[in-house]
Amino acid sequence: MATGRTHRPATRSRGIPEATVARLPLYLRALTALSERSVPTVSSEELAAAAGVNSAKLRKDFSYLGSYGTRGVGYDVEYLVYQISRELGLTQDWPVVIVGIGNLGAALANYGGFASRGFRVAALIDADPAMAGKPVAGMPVQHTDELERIITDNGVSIGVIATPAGAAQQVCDRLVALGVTSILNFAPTVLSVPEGVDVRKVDLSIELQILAFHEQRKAGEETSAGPGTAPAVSTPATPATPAAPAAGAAPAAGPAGRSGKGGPDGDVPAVMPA
Amino acid sequence: MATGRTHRPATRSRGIPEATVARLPLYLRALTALSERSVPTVSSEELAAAAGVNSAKLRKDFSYLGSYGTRGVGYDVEYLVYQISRELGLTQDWPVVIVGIGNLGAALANYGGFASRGFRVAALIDADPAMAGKPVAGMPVQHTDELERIITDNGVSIGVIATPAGAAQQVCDRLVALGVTSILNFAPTVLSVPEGVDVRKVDLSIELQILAFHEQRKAGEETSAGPGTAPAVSTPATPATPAAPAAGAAPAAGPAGRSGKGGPDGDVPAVMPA
DNA sequence: AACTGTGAAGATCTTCACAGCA
DNA sequence: TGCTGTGAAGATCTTCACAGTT
Repeated sequence: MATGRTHRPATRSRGIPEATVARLPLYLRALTALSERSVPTVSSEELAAAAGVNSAKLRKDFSYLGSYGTRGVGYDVEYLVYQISRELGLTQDWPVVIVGIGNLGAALANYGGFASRGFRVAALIDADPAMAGKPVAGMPVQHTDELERIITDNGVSIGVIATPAGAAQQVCDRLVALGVTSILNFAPTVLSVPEGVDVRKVDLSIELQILAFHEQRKAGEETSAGPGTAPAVSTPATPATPAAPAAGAAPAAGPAGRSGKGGPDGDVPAVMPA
Repeated sequence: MATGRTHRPATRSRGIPEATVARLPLYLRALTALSERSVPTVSSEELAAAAGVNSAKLRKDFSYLGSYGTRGVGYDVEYLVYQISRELGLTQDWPVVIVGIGNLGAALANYGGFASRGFRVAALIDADPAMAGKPVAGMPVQHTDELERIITDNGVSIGVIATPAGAAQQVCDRLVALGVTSILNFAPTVLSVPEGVDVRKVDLSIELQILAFHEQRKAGEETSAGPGTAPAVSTPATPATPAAPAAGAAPAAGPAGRSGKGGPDGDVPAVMPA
């Protein structure tokens, strides 16, 4: 789950569980697709299948919003689209700034799913003066110096950070100081923010690591059941119950082949021109 | 949480809870940073702060891996880095293919966090013949026709889909047919895969929608406590308990200003050149 | 004294299964 | 009959608080 809030832990706004909120956009997408095909109603079963969840969960989720279905029939597609949009706050306009216009920032700027959901990209910001004025997704990139004016003029409350890790906290601090209270962070860092500011993060590499974990399992199971294409899992000296993890206990071999490749980049996505 | 598995629901491989697995990469990153600063040991408190979680949770998480700490002292950084890497399967090499080399695909290809974590980008694939041969992140983009050869030759078991929504399922099916068993999906679609294949998804717009939900709440609370900069929340005819959601019950006004802007793109990220 | 490891309590989330309504 | 809405049971996750270890 490339995902996580930072403050406001158990608050559970207005009684809708977090887990439910996280699924509403899923339902909304599925419903929008149905709406475009002019389907008038759906059953919980059908909609659940389209959204990739199970139907009991979906019904329970909807029950937190109110009784918007009709027994024996299902849900009115248009009506539900509206109710969920409203619940998510998508019936209003959300100006957003994207800071850090590398490949990722550009991808975000071009992402069609934003405009169609009530999000309006108010500005693209980059610290590199050479980027200033360049058109990305049909709008000129602006320099960081413009940040204050842009945020104030547009009433921006949501910021997207797509800078390298090193710049993220600094950008975050500036955004917060200018009144931004929700941040979507793509940089691989933990941002610290004051109470009342929400941070969600999307981490490209974390998702892959979680996949690797499960993939490794599969390979293991497979091996114990029959060879197949199991990758060569080299298992160096693994103390089952290391009594004393003395300093330097890590095998000299260390994590296989780590140091190579990308220079001392470490965690920073080479996504933006500094 | 831009995140979700598809099959294998309650299996919980080898007893490590999913929630814990999802945090291991976080700890690993924090530990790597400490390691680079040559910090020899950390307490659960310090590490938890660096990873953005609470310390009891961290200790509990580590307890599933084994007793790798030293009471009264803390955890040996190098040792933990190794143990977590091993647990996540990062001590082996994971060749990965990225399909769909638009802005997003390019961003992923350039992402430094992969190479440094045992992931090796084996190939960049795009369906557009015009892309073939173009260098991205120092390697030539290859045409979809090469997929079979590439996957077989490299023993790829993890695929990344960064295509438009419309192409995603088809690409997914091909990957699965060629033996890929883990998929990281950036396209805004629900992929259906056979048993035994893991799918995780990252959805850029879902995260924003979740933020909007909370932002809306804040604005609401704020208004009831004192005006401030609350955005104009227009609340059109909202039946508190709609007795009969008859077809067409959706307000004529509908979700405010949806249709405009991006043409009939709908959900598709304008990220790839078809 | 300092800090880990972990039972147990509590919170949240999921799933079941069926009452109730159209 | 068909499908929603929901109590209740079950599963999972988080947090507390303290025993155990160095």
